[in-house]
Amino acid sequence: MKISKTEENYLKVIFSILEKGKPSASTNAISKKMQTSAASVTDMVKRLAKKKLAIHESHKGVKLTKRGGQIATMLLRKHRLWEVFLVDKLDFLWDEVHEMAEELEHIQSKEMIDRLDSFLGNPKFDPHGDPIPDAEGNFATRQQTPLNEFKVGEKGTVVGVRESSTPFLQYLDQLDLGLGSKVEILEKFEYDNSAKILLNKSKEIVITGKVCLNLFLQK
Amino acid sequence: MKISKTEENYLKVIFSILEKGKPSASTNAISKKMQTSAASVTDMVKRLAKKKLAIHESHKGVKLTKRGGQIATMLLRKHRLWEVFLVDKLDFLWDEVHEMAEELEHIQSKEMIDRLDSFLGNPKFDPHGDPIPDAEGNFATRQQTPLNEFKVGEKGTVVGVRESSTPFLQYLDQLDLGLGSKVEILEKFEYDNSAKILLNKSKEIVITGKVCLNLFLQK
DNA sequence: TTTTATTTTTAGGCTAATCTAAAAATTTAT
DNA sequence: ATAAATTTTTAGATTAGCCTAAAAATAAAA
Ligand SMILES: [Mn+2]
Ligand SMILES: [Mn+2]
Ligand SMILES: [Mn+2]
Ligand SMILES: [Mn+2]
Repeated sequence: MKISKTEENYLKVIFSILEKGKPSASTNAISKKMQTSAASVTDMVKRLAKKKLAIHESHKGVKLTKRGGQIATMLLRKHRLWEVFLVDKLDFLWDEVHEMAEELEHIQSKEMIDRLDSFLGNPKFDPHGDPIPDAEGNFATRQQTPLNEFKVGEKGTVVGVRESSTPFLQYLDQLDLGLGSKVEILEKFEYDNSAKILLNKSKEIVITGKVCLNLFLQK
Repeated sequence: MKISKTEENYLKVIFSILEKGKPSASTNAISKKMQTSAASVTDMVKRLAKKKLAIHESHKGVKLTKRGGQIATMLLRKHRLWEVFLVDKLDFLWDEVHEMAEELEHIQSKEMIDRLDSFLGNPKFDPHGDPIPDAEGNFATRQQTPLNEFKVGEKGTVVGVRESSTPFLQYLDQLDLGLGSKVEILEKFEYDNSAKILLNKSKEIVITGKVCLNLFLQK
């Protein structure tokens, strides 16, 4: 039984919703992420259920079966490895690779992706700091804290971004802020959650609360 | 106006038929290569014509417009560059890469393919000896002769294969015969077009007329 | 606890890409 | 030149994936 590209994209979206701790993914949440109507989602969710990739209880959202979760995980593996390839080997910037990886992830060949993995030196994280599952589906873990939870005086290194939309990444580029940047909290402004930070021991900048929320650091 | 993967595959097939000198591609020839019914071909050919990618005269076959030909050429460029990547970087064998390239060729990004090209060192030929069009669509040319046209005593180097089906390529692997192999014709047997050759100045083998027809050599 | 708002599902339709069977056109053979 | 064979097109259906509008179910508010 083969899985279409569309079905794969749905599996990934459902997986990403469940990953955030939700007990099940709602029709509306899926339709928002997939940019399709709620009716189309109901349609597709039924098809995924029929293929034993998802479990659907009417009006109660959808979960993934073990197999559905495995497929989603392998899609993330492929997506992230291709992103590493595009950045490390073809010199793309981290904000340019998402769309291409969105297509490349659907190429079917376990052997190819395992070889790509070793060609790239078995990276554990993608260009946005997201963990790359290994061939068995195990994610690397790492202790990381969103910048907004840091206190004044604390220091850390940027290791990931919560959101990797092009505008956000380009804004970070503008600030000269990326994975590996050293950050020290100089001041925190409670009334709007913005903060003044010392970047790479050299530049003082002010960043908004939204940016603080979207940056993951290692202490 | 965007072109579907299916439309792209049809364009490639039509291009490959026209490339062999035919003035137009017949419905049957296309249906054979596409593994679809003749009725489906008629359908698709009309759609390609409506999109100005092909010219269709009822019962008289189909040709490609300039734009149709350009798209087919870029597909060959992508297909062949990915094949080089798979063989040179991921260490696949020449008989293992076709199916993967068949999918990879549909990834849309001019920038990506141009960068891949330079990452690979701007190769002029793919792992089967087929020429790789450059970014402007120009094919490298090379004087090459099918082995069956060689006379006894003549020598040459294998530079390409007419057909790159897995069984044929694996058979060549078995014979220790690949791109770069040195060949000298020792005897030709007219009655079945087979020949005895000296391979790499060391091994005498007999090959059938079919094999002779499918090997291209440079004198 | 009704009423109202929101979410989800159903009903009915559309397009791309495919199929089989039958009709029409063209080519080949007699 | 007519008949037979082959090729191509048309007709009519099917499936995946999508849509809008309406109905049904659930959640929130009064
Ligand atoms: Mn995708
Ligand atoms: Mn990523
Ligand atoms: Mn293809
Ligand atoms: Mn090739």
